[in-house]
Amino acid sequence: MRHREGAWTIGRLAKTVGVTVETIRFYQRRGLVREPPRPPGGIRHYTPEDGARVRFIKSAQRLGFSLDEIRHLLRLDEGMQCDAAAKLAAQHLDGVRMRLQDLRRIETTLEILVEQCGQGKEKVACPLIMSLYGDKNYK
Amino acid sequence: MRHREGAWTIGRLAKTVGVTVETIRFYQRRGLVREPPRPPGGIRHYTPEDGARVRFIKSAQRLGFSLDEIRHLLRLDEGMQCDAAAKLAAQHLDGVRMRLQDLRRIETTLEILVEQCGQGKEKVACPLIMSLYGDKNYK
DNA sequence: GTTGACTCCGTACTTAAGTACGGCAGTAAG
DNA sequence: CTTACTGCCGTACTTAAGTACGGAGTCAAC
Repeated sequence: MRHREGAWTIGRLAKTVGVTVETIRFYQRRGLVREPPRPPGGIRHYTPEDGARVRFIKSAQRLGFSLDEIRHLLRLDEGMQCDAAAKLAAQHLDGVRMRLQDLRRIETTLEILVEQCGQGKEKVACPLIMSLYGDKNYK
Repeated sequence: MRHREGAWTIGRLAKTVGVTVETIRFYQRRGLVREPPRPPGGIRHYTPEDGARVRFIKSAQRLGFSLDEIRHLLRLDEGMQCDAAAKLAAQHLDGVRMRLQDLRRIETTLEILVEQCGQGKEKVACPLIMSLYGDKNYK
């Protein structure tokens, strides 16, 4: 290995952080990961900092942030703006809570319907299907 | 209005159930809504049953079913297979519960991070950002 | 009997977050 | 020096659930 330590190819970077090369390139097109300068007639070299950045993206994704939100967070990081980052996270949290409410409503409804169906008085129209038709004289 | 009651144009159907004409056509291409026969040199006519079907689709969507799942449910409806429908709903419910778990985990993490950021000891690196970098000596 | 609205049909575009492909260039090993 | 990977770059495809567009045919009203 002739290269200096801490200088990776894109393939090495991808493998190190556990994504594919194509994903790195995609993040670059999205402006989330820099494109290191390409030496004339050579290939680009990446550093562990690039790896940290990709890992940051992946962590934020596990918290449900979109790539657009993550780009925003990364810009804030560069400026060390904790308040703004917290505000963004709080907004995202609001969205999460709304999705939670939706899912809880759905969970409750489905629980009831599945249970009603399980009561197995066949011969009667399926409660689930009836409910989806709007219940009352549905056809 | 020369047409028999209960015979609608696609536009009337769409307006009645609160979707666009394009959405109806899309459901037809997906096999969720029938295409009534087209009389030679005329236009297709729809019935209130078609309306009920579209409303069924929309209700199921509110419960988070995908169009593929809904097509499945509609096939079961035709055969009056309550058990199978309930099984499908139960599987869907499992998925909903998994998404709920994910979202609850995310909610908790974000709550903690937002609160830590709010403690406002500036001068220290942002807890949110640090956490996304994986916390320990991140650069 | 001609407007103007509506239908029909096919095709293409949208968003999100990638994945896949293909040709050409650079690099590593023998 | 040649072989076999990689890297580079542009383009196109993927899924889900639609939305948009454009031209030609129909229908209803004046």
